Amino acid sequence: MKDRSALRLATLQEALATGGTLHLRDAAALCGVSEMTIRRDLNAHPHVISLLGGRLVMAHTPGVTPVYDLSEQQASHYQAKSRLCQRAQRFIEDGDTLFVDCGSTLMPLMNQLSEYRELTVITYALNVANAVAPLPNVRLVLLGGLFYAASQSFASDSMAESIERLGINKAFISAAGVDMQRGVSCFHFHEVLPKQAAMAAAMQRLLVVDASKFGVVRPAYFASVSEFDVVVTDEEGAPALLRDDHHAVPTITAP
Amino acid sequence: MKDRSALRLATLQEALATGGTLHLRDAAALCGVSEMTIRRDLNAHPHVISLLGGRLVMAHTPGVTPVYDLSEQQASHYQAKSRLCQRAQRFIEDGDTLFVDCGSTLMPLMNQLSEYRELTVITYALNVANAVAPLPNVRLVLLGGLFYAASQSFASDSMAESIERLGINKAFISAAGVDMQRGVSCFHFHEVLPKQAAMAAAMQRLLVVDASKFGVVRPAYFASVSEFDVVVTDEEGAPALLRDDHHAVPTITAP
DNA sequence: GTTGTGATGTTAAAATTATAACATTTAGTG
DNA sequence: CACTAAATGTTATAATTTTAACATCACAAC
Repeated sequence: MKDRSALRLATLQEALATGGTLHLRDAAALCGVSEMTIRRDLNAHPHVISLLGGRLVMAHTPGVTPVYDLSEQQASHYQAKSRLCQRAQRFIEDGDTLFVDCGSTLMPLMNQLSEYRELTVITYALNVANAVAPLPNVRLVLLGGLFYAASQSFASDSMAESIERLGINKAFISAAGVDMQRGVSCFHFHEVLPKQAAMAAAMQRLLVVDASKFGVVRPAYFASVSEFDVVVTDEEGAPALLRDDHHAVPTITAP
Repeated sequence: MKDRSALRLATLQEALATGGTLHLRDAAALCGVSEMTIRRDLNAHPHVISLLGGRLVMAHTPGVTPVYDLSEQQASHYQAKSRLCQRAQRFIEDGDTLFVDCGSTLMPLMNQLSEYRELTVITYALNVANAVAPLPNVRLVLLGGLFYAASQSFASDSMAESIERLGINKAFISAAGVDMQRGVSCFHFHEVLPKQAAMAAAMQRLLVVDASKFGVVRPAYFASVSEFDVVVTDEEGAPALLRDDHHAVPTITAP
């Protein structure tokens, strides 16, 4: 009778497919068996679903019990981006209407928006939308279109036009490359028009990039550095890279 | 000293960036404070990191789906909806362009789309988009706008117009109420125009509802039963409820 | 039918986690 | 330096989850 167990596992996997959690008692009800049976099922297949404090969650890495691993943490640049976003956050005021660019750079910023009383976030990125959607204090406007998985963002012919009609207070733009001569660039061409439209529509333009992006050139240029009102970056040396003889862009680096 | 709290949050986020979990006591040690302080930190920012049975987990996997607790109403009807969707799936053919309505009814259907070679999914629902976004074989078009948390969907003035321009093969529509006399209804008025536009643009219209919706009336009517080409439902008695003297709507109930 | 075996259910005790109340420390201010 | 308020720590208690042991049920083989 191991069919039954497998069937229940499949049911639960499906229920958890959206990435949520499921209470053990609900899982038992869902499968029409006792909680103990669910426990035994999960114990037999620890790599599929894990049980944390009475709630079922999808096991992220097959074959590995979810445990904190210190070596893995170095691999991610999350802390650098998190610091960067703490600086960028200073520019956000209650009531603002923010345009938020796609990419992972600005994600930590989204996690800090619950502190405000009321905000509006406009974006064309799915990950940004997901981060903001649960927040009751944030009005979310997602610009839709065809989905591009590589950048987790949408593109459509009419997007630039839609953005122009919006009242944007501050535009938070990220980039994959920043070069004083060549300009600011990203990987995907479909991001160019939305970025440009947002910059045109916004009252304040902020470029948020970590220092590793300086001197780097990527396929799609979308602006020159001087078009930004503020550059938020993370290292002391970076401002020097930004300076040229013609323009002075206010740059924020201090913690 | 709310800086400290933010700093700890960032540290913990970094530790969890790889998607693992962290025991509360390790988190406390990592930050050099007591467990109680970590608890308070997390309580203040419930959307960043959640505490499940004494372990910290990222509230949402980076770039993927938000935490979505379907414990209450959703779990109870999930099995019914899953069966329902197995029937609805018969109407999907490789290469189809599908319009997928918002709500939880059609979610199980989304989890079965990986079987096909190539599909296009058009939707205005965030949960549908999230379910489909990871699938490499599905082209996703999300119709954006202002986000409504209650239905996890977007609304905009131009959405109906956008839908009309799309080539939709089959429209999968869900509803909160189906009444032979009064018609088919949903909770939220902003869903009416997208549903109607999709039905107008589609070559085939499928109404997918579990039997509990029959005889129920909700605030926003959007169609009459006879406008659908197929009704997919889950109980034997349901077809009788659908029948009247003037129209015969093909109804699918068999497993 | 009986019987055996594996799966499932139930119960009580042990371990763990959550909460609340109060004590203590720390940082900022006059 | 003293004072205040906020942040943090400590403790006891309540609630929940986990484990283990045993009871019961379902189904197949005889």
